[in-house]
Amino acid sequence: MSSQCLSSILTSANLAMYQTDPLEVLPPPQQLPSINSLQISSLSYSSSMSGQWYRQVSPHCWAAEHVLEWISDHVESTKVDASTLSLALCSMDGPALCQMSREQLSLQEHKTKYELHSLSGPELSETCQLLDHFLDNLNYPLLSTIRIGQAEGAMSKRDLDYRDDYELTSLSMGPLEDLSDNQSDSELSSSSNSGMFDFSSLSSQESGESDPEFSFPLISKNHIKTEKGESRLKRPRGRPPKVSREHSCSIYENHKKKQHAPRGTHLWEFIRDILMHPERNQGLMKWEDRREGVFKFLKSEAVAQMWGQKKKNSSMTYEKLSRAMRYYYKREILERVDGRRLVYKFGKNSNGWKTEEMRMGM
DNA sequence: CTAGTGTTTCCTGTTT
DNA sequence: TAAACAGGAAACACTA
Repeated sequence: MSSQCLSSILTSANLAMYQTDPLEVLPPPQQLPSINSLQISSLSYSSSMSGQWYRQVSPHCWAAEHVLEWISDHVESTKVDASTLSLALCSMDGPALCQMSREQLSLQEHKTKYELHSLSGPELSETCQLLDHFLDNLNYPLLSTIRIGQAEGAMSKRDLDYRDDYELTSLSMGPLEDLSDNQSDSELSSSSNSGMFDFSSLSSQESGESDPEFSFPLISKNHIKTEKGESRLKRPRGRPPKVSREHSCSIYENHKKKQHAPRGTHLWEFIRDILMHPERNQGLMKWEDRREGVFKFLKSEAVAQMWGQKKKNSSMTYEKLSRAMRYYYKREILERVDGRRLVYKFGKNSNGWKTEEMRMGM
């Protein structure tokens, strides 16, 4: 995934999706890059996202967390390398953001890159921790999506392969590399982290031309026919392997390597804690039968997002969370509740959800 | 270093 | 028809 400088993100056409955007108060740039296919796909993705409540408010009135969420949404929707973003932006409020020119935004980013590269190991680590702490303290639904750059940086060749195929099938891809089989991971890795976004690569897309040599998708042995007669890639079963991060430049990677999952943070404990603390529940889950330990997901995707936030995984879904829940049946941490959707029951190997009265047998 | 654990990711097929 | 459920397979992060 190519890195883009912040200014290019902010000035690109995908901003049109925002009802309210600080850049609307800025003068139009001399030359705008055209929207590319990935931006189109991310636009549709972002448009479907809910919870971008800051859009309802004038940017001049945004607090720092509004600005951060706005940045986070851009990071997510444009797949920018989050390491290229300025930490100073994270503490900027709406009025300050509106006062910045495009040039300043661009310079700010260059400055950030220089600052990060000149930091010593401990300083960098501390900076990451501060940012992490700040992000962790933001309340749901403000997700810490600024880390998406790391996830995208770690995206494997296969991920790109299939993702492009799924999301961009009907779009003209322009000079996108053929990722089928002949490019090594290291090549991909280095090219995907080559720094600034290359606008020249968009030239043929702007004019609607597409080099036939790079036409996409390619029909190969890995393609299968769908019911509708379309051809798509057949993805191998199982979790796709991650690409080596040797060449990645994300500032968050050092941090993640030494990040150990603390004990007591298992999924079932997370679920239990939501149920046990109504003040944190916000209608996400409820007890169906308190005494029997039967509970129900009321906002399944929201719970999944919270779980993902806790695990620093912005792509968590209820589908994935529920798979992990189903593994608990065998371990008797959960018991099956047949015929009732979104309903689970704590099993004999779970603990901590019973009240004092229940433990006393009352 | 290795094996094990607890997910996470993706899939196909089934049920509601 | 969509959402949820079921469970196989494989990968990953981390622990012991």
